[in-house]
Amino acid sequence: MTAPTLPPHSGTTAPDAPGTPLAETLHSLVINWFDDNARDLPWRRPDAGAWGVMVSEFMLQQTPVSRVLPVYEQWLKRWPRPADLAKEAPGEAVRAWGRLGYPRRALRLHGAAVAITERHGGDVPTEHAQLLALPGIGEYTAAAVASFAYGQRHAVLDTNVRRVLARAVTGVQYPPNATTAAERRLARTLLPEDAPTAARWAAASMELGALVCTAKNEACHRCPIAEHCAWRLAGKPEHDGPPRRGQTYAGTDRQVRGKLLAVLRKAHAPVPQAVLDRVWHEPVQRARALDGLVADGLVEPLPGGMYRLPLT
DNA sequence: TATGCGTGGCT
DNA sequence: TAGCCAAGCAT
Repeated sequence: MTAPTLPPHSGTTAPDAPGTPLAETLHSLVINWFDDNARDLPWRRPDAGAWGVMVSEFMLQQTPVSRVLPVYEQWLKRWPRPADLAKEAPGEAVRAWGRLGYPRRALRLHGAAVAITERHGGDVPTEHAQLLALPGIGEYTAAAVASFAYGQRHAVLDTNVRRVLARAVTGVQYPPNATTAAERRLARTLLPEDAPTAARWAAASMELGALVCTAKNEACHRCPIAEHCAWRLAGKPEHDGPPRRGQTYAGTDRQVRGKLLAVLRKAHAPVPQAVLDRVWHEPVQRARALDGLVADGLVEPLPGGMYRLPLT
C-alpha cells in the first residue's frame, strides 16, 4: 500500500491535498468573501453571455477595469454578436479600441470573431482547445472564458491568482516573472472537484488578488484567509531574487507606434506620410515604427505615401 | 524562455 | 518624480 502523493511544488509550505481540510477551508472562505465583495461588473451579469465574457477578457489583458468599462459597453452595443464584428473592417475594431493600449488585441479579437463565425456557427466555442485555437486567446483566456462563461472546471491562472497562491500557499511576496510548471501544478491541485465550485473559486481568487491581495499595499486586515496565509505567517518577508522586470516606455518604438496609431484612429480618410512624420522627430525610429505597424496589420499602406487603418 | 507590444493612474 | 503596475499573447 502506498501513501497518497502530491505533485512536488516550489516553496517551503506544502498545501494539503485536494479535498483535505485546508484546501476546502480556503475555498469556502474566499468564495464566501466573494459573495459579499464581488464588484458588479457588466461582464459578470447573467445577460453578458459568452461573447461579453470573451470581449472583456481581451480588453482586460494588461488593462485596468476602470478603463475597460466604457469601451466594453460601446463595443457590445455596436457588436452584440461575433458575426456583427466579423462583418466590419478590422480597422474599425482598432478604432473602437481607442486608447486601451496594445491595439493588436483589437485585431486579434476581430480575427477571433471571424473564426467564430466561420468555424463555430457564430457561437463562442465551449471547448478549451477550440478557444485556445482562436487568435489572441492563450492559456489564461481560454480557461477564463470556459470557466466564467460556461462554468467549466479549469485552473484560471492570471497575475492575481498567481500572487494569491504565491503568498497564501508558497509563502513568498511575488510569483516568478514567468508562469512556471510548479505554479500550474499548484493551481490544479487546489482546484475544487466540482465544476460550479471550481468556477466560483476561479472568479473569487482572482477578485481577492485584485481587491485585497494587491501587488502593493496589500490589505491583509480585510483578507478572508489572512490567518492561513503562509507569507503573512512568515512575517511577510520582502521579495528576494532577480528583480521583477519593469516595462520601459519613454523613447521606445512602442511610444512612437502609439502616436502614429492615435493619428490614424482619429482620421477617417487616408493620411499622408507627411502628417505622420510630425509625431516623432527621429526619422529612423519613426520609419521602423510605421513599418512595424504595417507588418502587424494595424496600418494599411496605400499608393502615393498614404496610410489608413486596415480595410481588410 | 526572453522580449516586444500601449496607455494612464498612482505613489 | 520616475518607476510601478494593470484579468497576457505571440514569437
